[in-house]
Amino acid sequence: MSRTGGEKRRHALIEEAIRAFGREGYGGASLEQIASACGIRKQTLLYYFPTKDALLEACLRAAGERVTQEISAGLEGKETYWGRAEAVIHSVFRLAEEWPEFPMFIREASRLGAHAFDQLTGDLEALQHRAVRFLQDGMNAGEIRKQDPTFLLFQLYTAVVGSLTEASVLRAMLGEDKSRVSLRRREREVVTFVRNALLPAPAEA
Amino acid sequence: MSRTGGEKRRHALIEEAIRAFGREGYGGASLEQIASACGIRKQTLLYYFPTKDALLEACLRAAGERVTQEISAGLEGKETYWGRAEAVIHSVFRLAEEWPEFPMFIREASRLGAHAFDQLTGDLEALQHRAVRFLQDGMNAGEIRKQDPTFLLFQLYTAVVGSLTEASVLRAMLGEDKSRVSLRRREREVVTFVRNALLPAPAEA
DNA sequence: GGACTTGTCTACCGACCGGTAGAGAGGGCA
DNA sequence: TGCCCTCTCTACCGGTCGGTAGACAAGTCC
Repeated sequence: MSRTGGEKRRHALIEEAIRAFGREGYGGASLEQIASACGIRKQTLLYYFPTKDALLEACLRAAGERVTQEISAGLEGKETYWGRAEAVIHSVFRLAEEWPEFPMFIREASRLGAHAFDQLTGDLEALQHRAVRFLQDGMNAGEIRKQDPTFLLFQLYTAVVGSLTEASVLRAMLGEDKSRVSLRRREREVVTFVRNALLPAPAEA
Repeated sequence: MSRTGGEKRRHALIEEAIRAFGREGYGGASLEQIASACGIRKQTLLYYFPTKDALLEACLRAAGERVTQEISAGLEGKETYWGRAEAVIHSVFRLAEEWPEFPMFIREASRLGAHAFDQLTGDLEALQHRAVRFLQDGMNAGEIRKQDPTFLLFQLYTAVVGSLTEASVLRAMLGEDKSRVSLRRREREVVTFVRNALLPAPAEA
C-alpha cells in the first residue's frame, strides 16, 4: 500500500460525505452509502473516522478551508469596491457549479446549530471581518448606501446561498432547470440585485 | 367521545408535526415524538394519518393555507406599493414570532424537493402571480427599479426566509439571540434592505 | 340489547443505522 | 524469517424507526 493512499482516501471520503450530507442531510445520509460511493465498506470508513460526528467535523473543517481559499483567490487583484463584491459572488457560484451539493452542505451546517457552524467559520471569520470593514469603508467613502454593515453582509449571504440552494422555489417560480446556462443567468441576477442593494440612494449620495 | 374531538386532535398533530419537521427535519423527526408531544401514542397518530408521508402532506397543505391566509389578511386595506410590500414582510414575521418553527418547515419542504413543495404552493400560486404582477406594474409606473420581476420576488423570498431561518449564521455574525427584540430589529433591517432593492435608481427615476 | 363506529392502546415485525470485535492480507523493516 | 503496522473485511450488537395486527373501551343507532 502506498504511503499517501490513506490520505487520498480520506479526502475522497470527505468530498463524498459533503455531497451526501448536502443532499440528504446529516441524519439522512448513511455511512454505508458514503463508503460504498467510494468503493469501500462502512467499517473501513469507520477506520478513518471513528464516528459519524468525527466525519462531520472533518467535512466542516475542509469546507471552511475550501471556501476561504476560493474567495481569497477570487479577490486577487480586484481593487474597486464593486469589483471585489462581484468577485466574491463569482467565486461562490463557480464553486457551486463544480460542486453542486456544496451550498446545501453549508446550509445543513447552519441547520445543525452553533456547534457545527462554528467549526465551519474558523478560518472564515477573518474573511467576514474583512468584508464588514470593506462595507463600512465603502459607506464612509460614499460608494455604498449607508446601513448596518454586518446585517448587510448577512443579507448578501442569504441572497447568494438562497439562490444556490432554494432549487424547488426557483423551479416553482421560474421553471428553472439545473443547467449551467440557468446557473449563469442566476448569477447575473444576483449580481444585479446586490448592486442595487449596495448603490447609494440619490438623496444620500 | 365528542364528534369534533377527532378533528381537533388532527389539527394539534399537524401543528406539532410542523414544529418537529421544522426543528429536526422530516427524516429526523419521529412519529413517537410527535405523538407523545400531543399526549398520545404513535399508533394513535397512525390512526389519523396512515403513513408518515400522509402526515407530511397534511402539514404542507395546512402550512400553505395558513401562510396564504396570513398574507392575504395582512394586505387588507394596503394600497400603496410600498405599503403592500411591507405588509407581506410584516405578516410573515408575525407568523414566525407566533410559530418559530414555521419558516424552518417551509425551508425543509423546499429541501424535500419538487413533490413536497408543489403541495405547499397550491393556494400560494395565485398570490405569487399577484406579486409578480404587482412588481411589474410598479416598474411600469416608475415606482420600482426595473429588473426581472419573478427573480426579484425570489430574492425577496430568500431575504425574508433567510433572515428567519439562518439563526446560526446570524449568531456567528451578529451575536443575535432568539428574543422578540432581536426579531423586531431583524424585521426592520429586512424592510430597509428590501426598500433599497425596490427603489428606482437615480438615473432611471 | 346488540351491531357498528370511533378512538386508544399493547405487542410485535422487519429494516436500517451507528458502532464494536476481531480476523486476515500485505508491505516495510530489523 | 519474523514482527509490526496499515488497511480492509465479515459478523454481529443494541437501538430506533415506520408500520401492522389485534384487543379493548365508549358511545351511537336500530
